[in-house]
Amino acid sequence: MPELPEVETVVRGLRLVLPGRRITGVRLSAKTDFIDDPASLERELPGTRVTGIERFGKFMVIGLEREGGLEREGRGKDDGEIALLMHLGMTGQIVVTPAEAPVPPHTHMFLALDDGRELRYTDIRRFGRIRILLDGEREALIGRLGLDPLEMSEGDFRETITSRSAQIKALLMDQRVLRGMGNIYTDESLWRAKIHPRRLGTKLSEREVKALYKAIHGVLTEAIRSRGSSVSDYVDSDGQRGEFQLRHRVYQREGKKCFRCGGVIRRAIVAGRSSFFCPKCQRAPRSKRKD
DNA sequence: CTTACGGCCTGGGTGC
DNA sequence: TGCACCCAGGCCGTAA
Repeated sequence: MPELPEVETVVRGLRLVLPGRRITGVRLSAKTDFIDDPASLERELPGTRVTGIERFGKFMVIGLEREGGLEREGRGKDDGEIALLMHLGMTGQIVVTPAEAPVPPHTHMFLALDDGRELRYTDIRRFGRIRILLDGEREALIGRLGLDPLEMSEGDFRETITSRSAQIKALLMDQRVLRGMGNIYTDESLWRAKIHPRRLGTKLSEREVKALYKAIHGVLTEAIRSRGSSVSDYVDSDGQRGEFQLRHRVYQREGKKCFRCGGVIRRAIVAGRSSFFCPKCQRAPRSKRKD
């Protein structure tokens, strides 16, 4: 479910309610195989106060400070700052709700807050990730990620893309190249830029790269404005669905008419993922198979 | 280093 | 109704 616009929407929702709140308790379900070191959550989180929430691609980082941060001895560098890293995977949901509200199935983490509410993490498939970040680990994480698609310059984008020989679809979804793009927004951006998903990064023309840069920026900002795409089960931190799925031009439109040229949208596996495109206005590269 | 691919996990939809 | 099969917005580890 969640790509950059969905995660941004969740983060904005959390920023309205979490900063200043204190975590008073932690409860985990029996299935914590997707959590790195579950015991560290129970050890580190209680008693901390939320300082802010940041997003890096599809990762959320909740900043936390420990009250009277000097209490822990023998840790010279410890200034009381830690962070909670969360990734929603395919089916993760974060909701802040009254503690007495009914608990949906597959809810695996409950953070009790000092205002009587709970931050809950629900994830059917458990492809998400949760872990504590200590000093330096946050920089290490960011260092492994590529450019932020909304902050990169056109020059940086061109340099990054045209120096790679992989298929453009794979490049856009590779979090070490760009951070935040997933299957939906990649297909939508490629359609806008009239570029076939199987084209190779090195073979894109100057004007195609420029069109793609603009397409990505447009798709992502519009999707954020619509509070993300709810294709199946995405909801924001208030449990609300997004609306950008109403504006999809190719995603899940196999067999329907292209909004631009009237061609028939096709579906094919590219870079291991289901990919939607218009074979008429997104010309396939030669060689390989044609479509 | 880069690129390609299978696997992880559960549920919903489809076709027989 | 039951059941096998395919599909799903993510990432990671492995192999070439």
